[in-house]
Amino acid sequence: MLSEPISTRKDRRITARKEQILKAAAQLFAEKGYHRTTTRDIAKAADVSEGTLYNYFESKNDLLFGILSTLVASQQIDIQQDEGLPKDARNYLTHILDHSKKTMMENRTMLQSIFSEILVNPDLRERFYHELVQPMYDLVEQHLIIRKELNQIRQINLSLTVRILYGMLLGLIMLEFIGDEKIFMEWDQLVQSFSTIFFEGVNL
Amino acid sequence: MLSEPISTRKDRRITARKEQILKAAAQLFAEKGYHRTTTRDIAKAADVSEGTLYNYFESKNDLLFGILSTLVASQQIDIQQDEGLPKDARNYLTHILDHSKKTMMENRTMLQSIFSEILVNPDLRERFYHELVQPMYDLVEQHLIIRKELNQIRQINLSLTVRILYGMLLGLIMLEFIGDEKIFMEWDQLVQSFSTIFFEGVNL
Amino acid sequence: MLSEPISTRKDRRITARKEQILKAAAQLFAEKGYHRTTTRDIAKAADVSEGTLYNYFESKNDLLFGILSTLVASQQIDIQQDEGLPKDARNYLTHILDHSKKTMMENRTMLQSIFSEILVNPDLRERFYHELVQPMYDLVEQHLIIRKELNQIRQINLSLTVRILYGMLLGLIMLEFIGDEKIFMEWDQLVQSFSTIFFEGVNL
Amino acid sequence: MLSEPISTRKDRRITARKEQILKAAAQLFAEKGYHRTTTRDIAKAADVSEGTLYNYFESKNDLLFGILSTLVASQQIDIQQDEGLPKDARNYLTHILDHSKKTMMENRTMLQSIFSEILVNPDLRERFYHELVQPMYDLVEQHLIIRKELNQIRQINLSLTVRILYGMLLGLIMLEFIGDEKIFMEWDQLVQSFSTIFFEGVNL
DNA sequence: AATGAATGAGGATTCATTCAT
DNA sequence: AATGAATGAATCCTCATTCAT
Repeated sequence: MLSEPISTRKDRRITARKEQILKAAAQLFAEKGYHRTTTRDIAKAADVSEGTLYNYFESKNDLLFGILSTLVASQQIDIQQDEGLPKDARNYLTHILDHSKKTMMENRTMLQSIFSEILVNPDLRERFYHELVQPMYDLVEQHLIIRKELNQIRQINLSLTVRILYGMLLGLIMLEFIGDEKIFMEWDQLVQSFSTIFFEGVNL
Repeated sequence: MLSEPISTRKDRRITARKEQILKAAAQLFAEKGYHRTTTRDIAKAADVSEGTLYNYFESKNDLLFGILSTLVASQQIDIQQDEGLPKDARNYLTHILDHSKKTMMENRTMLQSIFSEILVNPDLRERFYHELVQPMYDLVEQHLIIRKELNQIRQINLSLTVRILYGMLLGLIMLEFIGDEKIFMEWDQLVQSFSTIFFEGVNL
Repeated sequence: MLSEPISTRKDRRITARKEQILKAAAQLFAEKGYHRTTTRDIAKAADVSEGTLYNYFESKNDLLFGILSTLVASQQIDIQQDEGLPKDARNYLTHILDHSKKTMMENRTMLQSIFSEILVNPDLRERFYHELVQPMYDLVEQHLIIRKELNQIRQINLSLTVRILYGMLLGLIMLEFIGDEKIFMEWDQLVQSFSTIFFEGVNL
Repeated sequence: MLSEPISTRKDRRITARKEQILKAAAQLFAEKGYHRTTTRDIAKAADVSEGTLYNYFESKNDLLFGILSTLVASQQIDIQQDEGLPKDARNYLTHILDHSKKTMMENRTMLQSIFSEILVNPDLRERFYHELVQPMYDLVEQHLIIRKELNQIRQINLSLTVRILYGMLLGLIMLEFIGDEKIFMEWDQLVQSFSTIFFEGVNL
């Protein structure tokens, strides 16, 4: 058995190449934005020729979709692993916020590069909404439904609560991207503050 | 006194022209994004020639700053009018969220056009942060300090709470921009849900 | 009356510019062919910038259509002036062949530049056929019908005879373009030979 | 003797491969033109890899010459077989026109693919003229000389008459390529009309 | 002050050719 | 001999900016 099936090796090479290119693209998109990044920049950063880019991606725009797909795949893995989570609601919220932040930090450039185009690229926006936002809405709503059935939380509109939670997370990331260093620096305390508010309210 | 000083009339004409151009630019930036909008597009939409754009603004980039300035001015008026607000904390929160939403809807195109560039335009980002975000942080934090001194709210980190509040608002707007129609359609209920959570927590 | 209507002056300037560009393009297309000619070449030859080309023509392809349009216009003038021609059939044929050759020499580059693309550009081909070939078919057929009614020519299929005549002319030009110098050098004698054949046949 | 010399088998395989590639190239050149056809297109149509093309032909341009060579070879066979032709001049003309049309139909794609480049490719043009046109000129002129010596035809310039004949044929094919369907549909009648004109003239 | 034609640098994409496997 | 991924020069077209009128 001298070698594994050729197709597998080839597939792996293709996948590796794609990753190499996407990583370079995401880095640059995050730094300078999609439009200020040239295909030449990307090729240089990925250490391939411009022509090679087009052997792996149909167009510059396709790179964005490739980045989004990577994010989607990464989130799907997260969602699938979402079993055996803390039974305690507060621990669960803490866990999910920490994990989200961690994931986002790991995929920071990808996320930032997508955000920079999402408002002005209808196709990208739609895919982002349906493939990233809605699945997360659904996941969190399922959890809330269970908590509610367990009488752990009060009578509130769950689908709106989901939006409040996800919106807050998204907004905090945006603020961090915009330059608010405090958010990630004091993340642990922020999570504690938020948990307290979320479960007990600010009222004395 | 047949006429006011010429300079004033002239100034008014210049201001009107600038507004006319900025409005057209904001509309287009919001629709297609900064980079996909050409100066020719803007000139056509503003019903002037391309050359005229450059009599009023130094560059295309300068239009973005003009839009931001308009937003800043609008927020400053809001902040200055922030007197005699409901003494009741919950009413105040409701009021401020409603007002923010209303303002954002009014300035929707401006906001959206700025957002589309904010992550990739360092100068814009910095001005946005210092002239729009930080003043709002400060304003809300002042309010929270007062509430705290009045013993209306519990012992929490206020500057982080401010970020939570503002982040949530920003995130909800982003989600709406991205295509979540529920957020503005069920805004009143969302505000109620959030107020309940914020003051009383979800715990039973 | 200091000046003529502005529109006229402007129109003239636009027309002149278009001609200047088309002439340069035709020259280069004829020399090197459409595909081997770059927009940069054309701009340089026309002494304008590349950008200016696109102020006057939508695309490189549009230049071809512009050249064709010029040829069509030129032929239409010819057709309109086709009155009071020699009553004698042989004189008429001689006249029309000479005139065609003269016109073709004048428009040589335009013709050659169109020919170089006509077989591989369906739109161009169709316009060429309907706007140049068919009108000429019709014109010549009308003449033949009259000659036939006057009993000057024998009973033959006229629409095919038209094709024979036009085909021969086209073929001779092609041969000349391909490098047969004899055709234009001995044109007068060629016309005499052909007239003799056409009217009297080669049979003794 | 189990097998013929290896070199022969090899040669035959190489020749077959070349034909396979040339046929695919000719088809595509005829459809889309030389420049709009990519080597990738050709490789796909010939069911080989792009690299293999270059094992059999030096360059894309070389394919054109290969096609031309095939046409030349085909015409040489025709010319060599040009013995024992009808002694009657009119039958001979009819025969040669029919045969030419038949050959051209058989080699239609090759012919069309060459024509699409002939005006703009000096090397190709020259080879076409010397290897295809001139031999045909010479052949036909020889025939005319014999007819003349037999006093079958009148005193006309033979080398010009050859050009008239060949030009007409070429022109008719061009017109057919350009879209005149009548030419091939009514070919028999066209040949009859032309023969009548050529031998007897249109005069009554 | 207003115009809009002219500019030309810049950028996404294509494609003939090469060469390591 | 066959492959097809890699190459990078070449090209069409766009668009922010300028400036003569």
